[in-house]
Amino acid sequence: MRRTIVLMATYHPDPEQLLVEDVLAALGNPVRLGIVRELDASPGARTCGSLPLEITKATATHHWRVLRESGITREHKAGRSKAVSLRREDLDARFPGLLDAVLRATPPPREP
Amino acid sequence: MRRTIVLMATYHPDPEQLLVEDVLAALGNPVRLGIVRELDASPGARTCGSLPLEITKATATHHWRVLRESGITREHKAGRSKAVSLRREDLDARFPGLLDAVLRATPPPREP
DNA sequence: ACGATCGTACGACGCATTTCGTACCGACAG
DNA sequence: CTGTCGGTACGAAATGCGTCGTACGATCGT
Repeated sequence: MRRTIVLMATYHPDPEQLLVEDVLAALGNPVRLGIVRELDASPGARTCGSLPLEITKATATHHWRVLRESGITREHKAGRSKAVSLRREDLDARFPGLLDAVLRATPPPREP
Repeated sequence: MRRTIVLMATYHPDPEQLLVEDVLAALGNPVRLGIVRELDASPGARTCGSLPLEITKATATHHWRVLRESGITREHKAGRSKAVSLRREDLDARFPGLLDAVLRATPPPREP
C-alpha cells in the first residue's frame, strides 16, 4: 500500500556522496546564490525567516531543499523556527576552493 | 521563400560581462561538465567532432551554445569543422580559482 | 485552550531545458 | 559539379524548474 503522504524527512547527503554537478546546479540560480552569500556573510547559522527573500514561503522551502539536498546547507530545528547553515568544512573537503571561488566572484562591473 | 532563418551569429560575451550564475548553471550539467573536462585535458582547441559524445549532433550544438554563451568556451571556424576551446584566461581573470576548483573536483569515491 | 508564527506538503501553472528528427548550408575532395 | 562531412536552424516532445495559493503541522506566548 502506498501512503500518498511520503513524509519527506529532511535528507542530508553524506560528505563523500556530494556531486559537483549538483552543487554547481544548485549555485547556478540567483536566488540560491543570494542565500548562500547571505549565509556566508553571517556567522554561524541563520533562521530561515531572517533571510531577506523576495519570494513566498513555499518557494523558499523549495530552494532550501535544493541547497540541502545538494549538500550545500545543513538544517536543524530551532524551536518553532529552523536554522540553516553552510556546510563549509564538508564542501571544502570534497571540493577544495570551490565555495571560496564562488563567493569571491563579484557581479560584473557596472557601466554608467 | 524562407526568411524565417534568423542566422544566429555566434555570440561570445565580453569577459567583464560574465555572470557567475550563468557559468555555474552551465557547468551544472553532466554533459557539459564532461565537455569541459575533455577540453581541459587536451591542449589548445579541439574540433567539435573529436569530442566523445553520446548524443546527437543537434543536442551537441545546443550544449556548445550554452557553454559559449555563458563565456566558458570560445568557438572559431576551422575549415569545414569548428574548433572549441576553454576561455581559461577570461574565466580566471573574472572568477579566480573557480574553473580550477571545478576541474579538480573528483567524482565520489565508489563503493564496492 | 487559543491564536500567532514559522515552516512544510501538495497541487497547479507557466516557462525553460534537454533531447531528437529532419532539412539545410558551407567547405572541401574527387 | 556532385557528393560527403561537420555543424546549424527549426520544430516538436518530454521533462524539469521556479513560482505560487492553499491547507496543514508544530511550537510558543498568553
